[in-house]
Parts: sequence; structure tokens; C-alpha cells
Amino acid sequence: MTDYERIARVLRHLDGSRRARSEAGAPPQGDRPAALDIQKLISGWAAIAPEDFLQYLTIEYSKECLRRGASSLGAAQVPAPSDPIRRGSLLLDLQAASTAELRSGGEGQTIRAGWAASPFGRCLVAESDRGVCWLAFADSETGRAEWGALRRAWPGVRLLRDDSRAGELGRRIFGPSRRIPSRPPLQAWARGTEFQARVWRRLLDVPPGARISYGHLAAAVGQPEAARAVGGAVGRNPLAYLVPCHRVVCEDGRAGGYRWGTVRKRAMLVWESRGAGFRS
DNA sequence: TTGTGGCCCGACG
DNA sequence: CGTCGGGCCACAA
Repeated sequence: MTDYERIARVLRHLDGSRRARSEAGAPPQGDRPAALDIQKLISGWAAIAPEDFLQYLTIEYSKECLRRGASSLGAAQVPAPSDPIRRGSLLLDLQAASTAELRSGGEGQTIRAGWAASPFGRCLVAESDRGVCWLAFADSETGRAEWGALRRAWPGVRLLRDDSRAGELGRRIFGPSRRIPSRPPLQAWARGTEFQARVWRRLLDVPPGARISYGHLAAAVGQPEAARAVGGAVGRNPLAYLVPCHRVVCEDGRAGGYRWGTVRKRAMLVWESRGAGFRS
């Protein structure tokens, strides 16, 4: 079992015990690991203290992130980082695929795709001549479904297996990411509609550790009533994590849905919150 | 706390 | 065109 799988189990356990408490039923039991093991697990996985782990998961903490973001002109703000190495602060140059490229299904292009490890489970990473074009988490053993989805998205391309390149990209994307100014941004190339591309690009301005609500993101792309449409757009993001759709949460502080599971979304939020410069 | 109506966009006829 | 459903949201009781 990977560390992420153990973390996911802890999150599910917390959900379960919260539900049990509210139903006034029996105290939770079952496969809860010993407290000391959890402590080691959390610090090994995210280098944070267990009490911070819990803190970053609360509704109140999320609301505080939203307040701080909203207080300055609706733009999402960094919660003053106490730590120069912010996780996930990768520069991304996001291009939308042209209509011609969409029509042809990527005819004439080559895509190299393979599996990479990440703090959130293994993922399928793909790169074309135009840049990274796919990042999807896999929960199944085989990953057949993920390959199928990639193939359906780009039926016309030559698709090659390249785990070594995928691994390199994975390390760059999830590795310790001190932002190196001289390093050029990572090229990315996404298939999507005009509206989706607008939403995704705006999302790139939401820094790690910050959170934005669906409604505010809608306002930020100039359509304040389109919160629901924004939900649809972020849900169809082909570049999981790179385009940080996990930083979009509900107005009331709950995490909201996630294409790869709400547990994974919350794990990402916690992982990125390390060193955030405030407590609620 | 749950329900309900309405917002917008994209998918499918 | 017309309909329908969503990773939502505000508003009711």
C-alpha cells in the first residue's frame, strides 16, 4: 500500500466517524491504525504536523481562505507563505488546442504517455509536441479506463508508451518545487472549448494554499451567474492538478465535488496548505 | 437541516 | 433550433 492510499484511508475514516457521531451511533471502530503510526504517516507524506493536517481539513479553515481571497478585488490571493518552497507553484504556459486540431483528433501528432507516481496516487501523464496534454489519476489496477479516455480524447494521434518521460514530468510537477526563475514554464496543451480554456487559465492564478469558490471564479471570468457552468468546466479539465481545479471549493467551505474523488481533492488541499501563513 | 428553482454552458437530438 | 443535466448558489422553512 502506498502512503497516499493510507492517507486516503485516514480521510475516509474521519468521514465515517463524523457521520457516526452525528447519528449518535456507536463510536467508530475498525481498521484505525495506531495514533503514532498516523503521525509518522502524515509527516512522511506531507511534512506537516497532525494537528495542522486536521486544521487544514476544516470548513472554517476553508472559509478563511475564501475570505482572504475575496477581500482583494475578487482576485485570489496567496496566504502569505512562510516557506519559500511552495508546493505546486509550477509555472504553466497553457495553450488551448485549435479547432482544426480538435476536428482531426490530433492527426499527425505523437503523444507519449506513461505512468508516474505522485503524492495522490499514480497518474497517467501524456505529452505531445505541443506540451503536456493529459494528467489523470488512476484508481484501478490496470489503468485501462485512463488509457481509453486519453485515446478517445485524441483519436487521431500516434500514441506511444513512455514511462520514463512520464516519470520525469511527474517529478517536475510534484517534486519539491522551488520556483526557479530561469527555468522556462512548462508547456501545456489542452483540449477544451473557449469557455473552458478561459476558466482554466484564470484558475492558474490561484496559488497553492489558496482556495476560490465556484461563484467567485465565475465572476473572475466575467460571468458572475455562471457558477454552475464553471463547475462543469473545471470538471472537464484534462490536466488534473496542473490546472488546479482542486482549489475550487464551495462557498460554504465544503470541498465540493471532484472528478477523481473528493478524498483526493481534500488530500491535495491539505498537502498544499503546508506552511500557509495563517490559522483560522 | 433538506428542498427547490434558477443561473449558464455544453452535449445531443 | 429545443431539451437536459451538472464538481453551484441563494433562499425558503
